[in-house]
Amino acid sequence: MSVRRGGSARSETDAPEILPEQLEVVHEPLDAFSVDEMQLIERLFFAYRDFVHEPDEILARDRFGRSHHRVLHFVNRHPGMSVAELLDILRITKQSLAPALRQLIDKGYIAQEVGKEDRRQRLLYPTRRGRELMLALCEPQSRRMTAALEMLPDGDRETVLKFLLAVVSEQDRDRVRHLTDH
Amino acid sequence: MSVRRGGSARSETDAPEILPEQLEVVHEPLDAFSVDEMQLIERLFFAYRDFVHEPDEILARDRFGRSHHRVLHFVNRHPGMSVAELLDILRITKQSLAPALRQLIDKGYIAQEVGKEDRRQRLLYPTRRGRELMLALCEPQSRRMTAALEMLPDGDRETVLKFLLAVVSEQDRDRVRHLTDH
DNA sequence: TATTTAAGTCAAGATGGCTGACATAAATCG
DNA sequence: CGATTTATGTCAGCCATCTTGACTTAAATA
Repeated sequence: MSVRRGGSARSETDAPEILPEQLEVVHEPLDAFSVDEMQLIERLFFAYRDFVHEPDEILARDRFGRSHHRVLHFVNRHPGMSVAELLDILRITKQSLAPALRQLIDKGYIAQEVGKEDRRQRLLYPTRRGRELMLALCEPQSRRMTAALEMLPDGDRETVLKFLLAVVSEQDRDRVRHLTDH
Repeated sequence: MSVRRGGSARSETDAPEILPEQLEVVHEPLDAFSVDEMQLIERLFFAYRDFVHEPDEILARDRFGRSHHRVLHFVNRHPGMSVAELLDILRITKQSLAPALRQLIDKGYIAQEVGKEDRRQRLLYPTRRGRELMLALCEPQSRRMTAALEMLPDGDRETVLKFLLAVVSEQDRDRVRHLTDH
């Protein structure tokens, strides 16, 4: 029943043999896990997708992407961060960070200062321009959150905050709580 | 106070002139928006980051990425979807979808059937193998959600579901509600 | 002085998006 | 019927973001 159409063909037998039984077509929708959990999984996916959409559009004006957003966000929230600390929060390699950081610095959104105690460190600060862009990026997300909370009864803010923190892996939870508390 | 170190230099004066005032370094942390909203924004970021981490590791075993995950997810949840419907949900172009879909088909995780009413359509179904992978990918996410809910009082599940739906853009909300309901 | 650490860079590769152009087969319109 | 539109698939080229590995510089430290 499998079909192929269009241009040229490709190898169908690449990898280790698969039992024919495994290739049987399944017509039933998945409902192994409880509907509750599935709903949560999918709604988190869609919520996050829309949550980052407006910032993405603003960033595109400077030909920036989500990587620039993350850097700008944490540098604004924690001015004076060292590069190592930033890498640790973002969980990327310094080679991945380099292009985004370079561009943010070259375009005047972020500035570096030599560390006072440790002169090897390059402490990261937003410029006024960087702070303004941060505010512009936060505005739609903040508006979205406010609107979402307004659709719920009072006191539910605390529930949502606790839930999101509980979704974070246990070993990161204290760290995230601390980062998002002040 | 700006510093550069390492290899070669680069152009610093690319784009339209920037007022010197805009380049002033800001040392104060951002606190323009309410702490509440900021907390929600950041916790959603960290929650999502950890939420996708375990599936990513499982997918890497087949050299698959998050794009494969999304395809596999929706095909499993809505077997018999046309390619056009899938593109619409994922909000990507067919050229972007093509490689992931091709690999999933070639490796026997997804099968296509010719549409009965419209024979141009290629309806997408998981194979048994594809269903099994989907279950493996859902397991850690489902576990994470269950654990998160267990840390909250009864009845908060509904609150969280409503909140996540409210974060979705208004024009998509009915669609998402419908997609995540059954 | 020798080693380690913080940061920056270069190179090569994988992935996952994009646009534009074109091919094929089936449906539909006139 | 023939012409057009639609659903799908492909190719080519581009760009962004991430990876690993190797190397440099400057500063701290043993």
